Amino acid sequence: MTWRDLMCGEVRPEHAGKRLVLAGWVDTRRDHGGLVFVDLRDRTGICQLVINPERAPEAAEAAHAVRNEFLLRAEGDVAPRVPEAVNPSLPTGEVELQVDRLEIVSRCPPLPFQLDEEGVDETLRLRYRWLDLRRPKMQRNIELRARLVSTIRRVMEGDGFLDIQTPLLFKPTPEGARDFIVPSRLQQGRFFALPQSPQILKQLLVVGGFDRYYQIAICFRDEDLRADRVQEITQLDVEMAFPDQEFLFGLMERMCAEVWRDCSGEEVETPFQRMTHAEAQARYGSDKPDLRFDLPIEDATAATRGSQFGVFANAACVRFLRAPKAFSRAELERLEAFAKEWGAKGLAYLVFAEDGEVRSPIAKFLSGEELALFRSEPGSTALFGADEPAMVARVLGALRLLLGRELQLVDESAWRFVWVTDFPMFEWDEEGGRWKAVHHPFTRPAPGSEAFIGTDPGAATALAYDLVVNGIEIGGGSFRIHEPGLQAQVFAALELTEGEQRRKFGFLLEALSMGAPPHGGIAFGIERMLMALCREPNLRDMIAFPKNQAGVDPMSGAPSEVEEELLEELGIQLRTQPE
RNA sequence: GGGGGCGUAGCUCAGUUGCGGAGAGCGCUCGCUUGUCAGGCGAGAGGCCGCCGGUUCGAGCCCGGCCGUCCCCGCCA
Repeated sequence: MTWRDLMCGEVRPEHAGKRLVLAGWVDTRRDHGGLVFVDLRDRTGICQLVINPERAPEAAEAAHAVRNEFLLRAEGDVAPRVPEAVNPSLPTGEVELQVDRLEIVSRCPPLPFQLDEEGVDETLRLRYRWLDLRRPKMQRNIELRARLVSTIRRVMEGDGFLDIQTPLLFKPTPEGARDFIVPSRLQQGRFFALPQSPQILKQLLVVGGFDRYYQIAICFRDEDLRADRVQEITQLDVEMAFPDQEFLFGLMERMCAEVWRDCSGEEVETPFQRMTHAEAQARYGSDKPDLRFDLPIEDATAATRGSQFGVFANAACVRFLRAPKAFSRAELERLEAFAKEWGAKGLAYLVFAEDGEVRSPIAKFLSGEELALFRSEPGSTALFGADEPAMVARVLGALRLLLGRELQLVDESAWRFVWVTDFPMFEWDEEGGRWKAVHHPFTRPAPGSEAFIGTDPGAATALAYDLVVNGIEIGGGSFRIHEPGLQAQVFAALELTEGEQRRKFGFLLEALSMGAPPHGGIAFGIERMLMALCREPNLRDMIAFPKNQAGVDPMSGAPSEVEEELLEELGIQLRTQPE
């Protein structure tokens, strides 16, 4: 006995007259009392079964008992449908299976939610993920994920990159995200950490002579979650010796182009646009600019130095957006409230009404030259940010995205890739009162920036880059430091004492001292790429079994308590009892 | 750690200013139906209105707390 000869979605007119066995889930049943129609579904699609009591009385009997999501095995003859009965919305719509034998393989109770309904509560979907995964959208996402990984492997291996696995039980990472830790039974009181990325290990692989490495690596970061952030992610991790930025960018562009072609059928243009981090911040208020719409931030700092409007004259930086709409008072109040949520003190504006009138409480303070600079076409509004440059970028960047969305400026069919380059090496950490690495502590300073490391860390630029598509950061990387002396300088700027350096990174510094080649690489978030490809805002839908925002798996209930004996073996005593 | 939204039938939701009993669509159950594909027609079952407390003669609705969940800020080299 065969379970099936063909997949449900594969039945075509050319099979007419053939005897076939199909197996699948009941998508819908239409019971006419006599004739029964069943849409049989599997991963590939749907095929209509016709059960006629005159042809197969036993099958008809069984068909009346069939319910949604029963698993059936049906044996019969493929027949062309009469012209009136053809369903053009199905690829299999010209044929149907005239059933002789119908077997109920597995039964199913009424479902906790309807598989054909959108907007079902996510907890419920995750609780019954095995049902949720049957939905066409999830089938597509998971298939797309497999195809994407397959394409990546093909491209990387085509260029001589070697797939090498690195351990999941490793060492805590100072700096960076919070680590997930794993207690060691054999070394009581000590802990492994799950890797936030294989960063150090991939550098050591290159030092070890594997000059082109890649891995589809699982990475763990114990931080709070978001729609586009989970604790357990998958990365394409890449590292190479003797890196050349043009080669690396070219390779990654080719990888993306192949992935997009294989996964969406669309051609993306290469090479990708490039933009410095400084320009991204100034013109788009973001390090991951969404270039699917224009609306750049314009600078007015120089023009407002002598302004009669004190807020402008005294601000370190004045910039503005020209929104293509003359906003009403109420709308401006809402925009101001939005700006304040992002840290602005207020939101100055000039409304250029359709009738040519300028409406603004600040217009009377502005000089002719200032007004001339801000002047925009009738039916628009200039919206100002005046503050420290970082705050202006933050506020206007957020406002730009809001306007892009609400005024429907976004070209929803576009793929706008952009490399963001020349990131700063360090940023000041207010909380910790010290400098922090923007990328990571192994990032190479740009030529000429080495001198700033000890003297003016904020001025040092890094050989670090991100790849952004449609405002989503999908990848990022850098060239690394291969000189132990330079690495020690960077650690010193991060205020790691020599003792800490030795204890935490001694093995890396030692490796760098033993003939380390120049090296560099990049990592891509697999789920982020899929999110972009699917144009879906929820990263969890790119994962077969994700956890919810609280880090809980509603299906299995993980994380769960462990037996007291296990804790004892590990030498662990709980300070807090689970609720 | 903080802010916001949501929580009413299995699912998605509606429930005006607090007093007439808690409703719709889908799903489910039963019956009828031989060309449907959102099948049709008829009948029916199904509710600690998230939980606890308060205000009130009276709470699904007002107030407070808690829980769950989603979104955002912080955080995420």
